[in-house]
This record gives sequence, structure tokens and C-alpha cells, in this order.
Amino acid sequence: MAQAQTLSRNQQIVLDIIEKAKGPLKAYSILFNVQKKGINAPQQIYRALDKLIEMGKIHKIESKNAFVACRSSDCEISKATAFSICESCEMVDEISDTKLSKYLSGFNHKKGMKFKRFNLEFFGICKKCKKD
Amino acid sequence: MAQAQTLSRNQQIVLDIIEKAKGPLKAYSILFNVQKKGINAPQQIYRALDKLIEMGKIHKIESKNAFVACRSSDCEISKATAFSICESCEMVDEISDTKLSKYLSGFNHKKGMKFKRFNLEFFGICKKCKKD
DNA sequence: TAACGTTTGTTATAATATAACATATTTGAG
DNA sequence: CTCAAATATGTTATATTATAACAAACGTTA
Repeated sequence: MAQAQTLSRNQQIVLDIIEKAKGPLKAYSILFNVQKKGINAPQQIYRALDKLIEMGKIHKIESKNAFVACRSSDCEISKATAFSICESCEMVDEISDTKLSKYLSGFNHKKGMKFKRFNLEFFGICKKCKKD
Repeated sequence: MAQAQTLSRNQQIVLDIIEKAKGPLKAYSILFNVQKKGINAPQQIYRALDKLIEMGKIHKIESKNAFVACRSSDCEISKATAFSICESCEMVDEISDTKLSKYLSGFNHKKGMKFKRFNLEFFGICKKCKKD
């Protein structure tokens, strides 16, 4: 096991908010939520987000410019991410499917480029929204 | 075959620039490049981009907020996109691999959500950059 | 304890994207 | 044809997302 990651104050505050959230959070919405804790500037949020991403604690949903907590414990350093995104309610689910992950990690581009990392985003309408 | 898409003036101008480019273009860089043609405002660019994306003529590279021309002729309406991105030179290549596309289009989430669309971005260092 | 790396705080500004409204142009049904 | 609807344009303003740059504090650890 790698050495335990100790989070700094701001990193912990930001991570807490993201973990408590039911869906992806935007940087400025995080900011508004932590102003009572003395964090006043976007930089402070973005710096914490950057570190948390590096550590694999959170992921960025690129199509939404939003951030979610990593739920897959084995996702050490987020080189292989896949998400399921509802286009109606904006819900995001991290997909941890070994087969999928292996398939994509082993995928090789015809043109010979070796991949270090991928990000996959699926879109659709979730069960809950279909009922409504 | 669906009816031929006729592009409006601005759409054509924007598409031309993107097609001529060697790599992904950002919206504001497109804007600066077309000011001589009488396009002055971001809105005009973003509106054209939106339509071109709808038509499947271009794709957005979400991780870069940039736009590339669609090279795969059979990519009617861009429900299944995959890209190879060099982290060094920023080169982007559209991947058209039938197997990959079928595999992902047929992928079903355990939680029962039916996907309509996906976007996959691979990252690495391209051959050319490896040499340098 | 001094030197180094990391984190913090802060102000300012850059880069990306949309709102809202007025007008013009194209298209298609009657 | 011709009017109505849909689409596209032009324009000003503003919202949203993200980074630059600099100074100070904190925490290792040699």
C-alpha cells in the first residue's frame, strides 16, 4: 500500500463537500458552500481540486465541468475512468466494470500511440427519469 | 440518405476554419480568425459550433474545450465518439474502430440505464513526440 | 535551525460560454 | 404567390469557469 495520503485543511474541506453531495458539484458552487469556513477565493478551491484529482480522490466530469467523489476504492490514481450521466437529472454514476476497464486499457490505436489514460462518458436517461 | 445539409454562411465559415486546422481549435481562436469576415461576437461562433455539432460535422473535445472536424464519413450524428489525444503536442485523432464502437454501443450499465451516446478520450504521448 | 517544499491567502484578470433582444432571411403550407 | 413560422444573424451585456502572480505561513527533515 502506498503511504497514506494526508489531506491539508482546504483539501479536506473540499473533499467533504464533494463526498456529501448527491451529484457532481461545480467549483463555484463548492466555493459558495465553504465561504463560512473562511475560504474566499476560487484559487483555493481549484488548488484543492487539482490535488484531490491527482490523488484519485475525486474525478472531473469533463462534459459538465463538475466534480464527483471517487467511489471505486481500487481506483488508485484514476487512469481509467468511466461515467454514466443522465441527461435529464444530471445524475452521474461512476462505472466500475472490470471487463470494460480491461478492454479499454488494452485498446491499442492503429497509429501506434500507447495510451496512459482514458476517460469515458456515457449519456442517457436514467431509470428514475424515465418513469416521470 | 438523409437530406443534404445546407450550411448557412456563418456555419460554413466556421466549418472551413476547423477543417483547415491541423488540430483542435478553441472558440475564441476561431473568432479571432474570422473577424476579417465580419464575424465579431462569440455568440456567432458558438451558435455555428452548436449547429455543426448537431449535424455531426464537428466534435467537441471536452477535456480541451476545443473543436475538431469529423473525419469519419459514416459518423452521421456523432452518438459514438472516440479520440486519441497527445498530452505533449495536443494533437487529436478521431478513432474510428468498428469493434470499439460496437463494444461500447452495446455496453449496458448494471443499473439498467440505456445509453444513447458516449464520448471516449484516450491520452498518451504520440509517436512523433516520443522521438523528440 | 536553516533550507526546502507545500499550502495558504489575496487581488487581479484571462478564458469560456450564455442571456436577451432586435432584425433579417429562408422555407413551406395554403 | 404570400404570409406565417422557423431559422439565422447582429449586437450588447453578462455569467461562468479557470489561471496568473506574489507574499506569507507552515512542516518537514537534514
